[in-house]
Amino acid sequence: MKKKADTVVYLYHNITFMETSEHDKRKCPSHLSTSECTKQLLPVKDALDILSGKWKLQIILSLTFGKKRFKQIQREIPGLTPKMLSKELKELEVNELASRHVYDTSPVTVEYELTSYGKTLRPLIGELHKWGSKHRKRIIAKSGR
Amino acid sequence: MKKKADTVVYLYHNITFMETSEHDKRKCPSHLSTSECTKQLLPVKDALDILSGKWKLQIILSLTFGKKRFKQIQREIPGLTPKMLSKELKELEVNELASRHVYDTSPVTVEYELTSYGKTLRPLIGELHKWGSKHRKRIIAKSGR
DNA sequence: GATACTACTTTCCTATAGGATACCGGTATA
DNA sequence: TATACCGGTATCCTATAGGAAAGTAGTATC
Repeated sequence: MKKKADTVVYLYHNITFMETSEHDKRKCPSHLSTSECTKQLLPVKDALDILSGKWKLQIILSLTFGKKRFKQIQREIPGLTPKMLSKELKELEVNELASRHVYDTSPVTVEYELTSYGKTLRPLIGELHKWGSKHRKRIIAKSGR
Repeated sequence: MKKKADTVVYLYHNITFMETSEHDKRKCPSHLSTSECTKQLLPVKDALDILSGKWKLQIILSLTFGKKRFKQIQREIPGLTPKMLSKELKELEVNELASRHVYDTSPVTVEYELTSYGKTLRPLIGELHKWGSKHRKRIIAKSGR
């Protein structure tokens, strides 16, 4: 029952929020409360949370080019402190976007790697890049030089 | 010269960062400095900035359903203070995502509307929603209902 | 024994985002 | 005259993000 309702809202959302038709002008329909409409934003916010923050994208980008060790990532990203790197890597791990491998060499070696799930972020980052590039051009053309 | 270099990096980025091939494992190539690689993240960050923040998505969603007046938006979004609404609407205006129309009725009427440019955000929000939904299911399934 | 490297953690501090509350000028309504 | 609505501002406060600097445990090198 609950599950079905969710699905309906989901589909509704996909239809109304994504299409460019004349549906644009209609109100949030009465059979959906404001909170139910807003609830549909939760997944969007989740995705944004994963990517926002000062260092997350750079770390993900760094791991895109292959396995990396802690210090290696830190060296690649100027200004990144070990505290922040540690925090962000933990978040990536919790979300299963990156994995951590410890090897008992001496001194110890720790490697971080994007998981295959982490790689599913690519189309999304691609879309962000696409829209962001257009927006950059637009804003720079307007207020720049 | 500058423009051409940008384009090259852009294409490179599209190829390397977006594909799922064996290119994954290679390093950030030597002909591109780290900073040049990182520079490619600027558009992505721009896009994230547009959408992140506590209220932006809800305001955009609200305007998706048609023109709205200031108080009307505020009433639709519980907890949103006039200060924050005012600030966010200004940002949307500056970025040309929303437009502001003043009518000299009495009392004065002010309407906000998504611009057609603002509507170009939809595919992007759609992608965020898509990835975010999958991620929600994954995380909820893992860490308990 | 001193120094250095790896992979972090801890503590303290600042800057920014956002919230609570009050207020403003203008108009209408009772 | 009092109250209420509109579309906001202004002021003050708190909470969180993030930075600087030092420290830690273990191992290796000089």
